[in-house]
Amino acid sequence: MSITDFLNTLITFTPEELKDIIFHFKKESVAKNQVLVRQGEVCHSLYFVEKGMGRSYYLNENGKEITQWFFGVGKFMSSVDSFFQQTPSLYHLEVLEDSVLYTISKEDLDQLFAKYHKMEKMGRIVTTEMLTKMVNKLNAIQFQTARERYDYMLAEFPDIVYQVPLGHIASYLGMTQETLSRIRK
Amino acid sequence: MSITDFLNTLITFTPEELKDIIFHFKKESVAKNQVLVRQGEVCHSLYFVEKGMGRSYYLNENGKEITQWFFGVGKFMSSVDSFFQQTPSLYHLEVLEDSVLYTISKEDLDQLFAKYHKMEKMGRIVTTEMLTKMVNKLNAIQFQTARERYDYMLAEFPDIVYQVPLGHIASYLGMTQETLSRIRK
DNA sequence: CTCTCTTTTTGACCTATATCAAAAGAAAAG
DNA sequence: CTTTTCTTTTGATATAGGTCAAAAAGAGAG
Repeated sequence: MSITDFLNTLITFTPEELKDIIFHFKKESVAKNQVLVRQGEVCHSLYFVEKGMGRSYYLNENGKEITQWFFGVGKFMSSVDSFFQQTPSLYHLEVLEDSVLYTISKEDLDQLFAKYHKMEKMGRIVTTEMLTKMVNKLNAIQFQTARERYDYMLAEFPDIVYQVPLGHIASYLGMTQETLSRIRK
Repeated sequence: MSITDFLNTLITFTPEELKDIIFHFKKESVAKNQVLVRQGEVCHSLYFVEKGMGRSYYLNENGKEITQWFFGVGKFMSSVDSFFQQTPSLYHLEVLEDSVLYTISKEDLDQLFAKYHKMEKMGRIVTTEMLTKMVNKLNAIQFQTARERYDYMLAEFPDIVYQVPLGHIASYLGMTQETLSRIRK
């Protein structure tokens, strides 16, 4: 899904507006395993995933990678807290396979928010959606058994489940790889 | 904290704008334990808490109340998913002590969003903040021990911890009341 | 004060999932 | 192909926190 299609499905922009907005995004091809943001750095860009997928993760006290979120095709990817507050990122952001991204800087995005009321609205809607999904995950994690959490994963990220290493999914779901492996059978 | 103060700290509104915006909110006194929205109903209003506090919760399969969020003074309270998507609420919303709320309907709020770009921006900022907090809770719940989760609670809701029944907090933190009681010592 | 009702604490026992270790399977490299 | 490296599965054991039941402590109501 291209970013133009994405914007159009959310809000009705005029062709001129759309052209101006798209103009501020930079298309970028990124190779598998490339890290876009490191834990501790400020995240300066927002990425739209046209092709491929990514994830955010952090290293816990024992140095283990904990996946925090997956970003599939047609989604905005970023270290949300860091990007919007321009504070050091709690997460690494990496691409899990060869991907095509549309990138925009915080400054450019703020300019677009200020220039187009519609764009601000889009920002609000995208954030609200993300919030709703986060709440869903929270409920899954908090009160469901390991098996039920895996079912949640299948529902929320059907396209991702079978394409990433087991360990990534296990840590995302708050369980060990061994447990997930046993569940899968 | 009054809603005027709150709006002013986030965005610079002109006195006229502010007056118009406030005009759409209705001040309401609500008695302790009153339910504002029931699980399954569509949430039609957004509430700003001027005084008092509230919580959202749902009933799980065993009919046990699970607290999903606490809303303290100076926060917007609502069943977020239901309010913004106008879908049946997953949660009950109730007031935990005698409170003073400022209420606005979805239609009025949408009108304000459409009328004032600044208002739309405020909506985006408030939602982003909520999202960040949700992410924090998620991390606390997912990878911390019961004791650490309680510490998170103390940090996030210092004003609330000692004013609500233990069971509410325990379910919010994803543990039993017994466990929380043992931790508190 | 005394009684009733609600909330919190304590105790004994149990279970889902973690941990640790090693084997099996796949994928990449030579 | 053969070897090396990475990923997944399997097995044995440990533990944090759950469940159930009852005692203790608080809080209103009369």
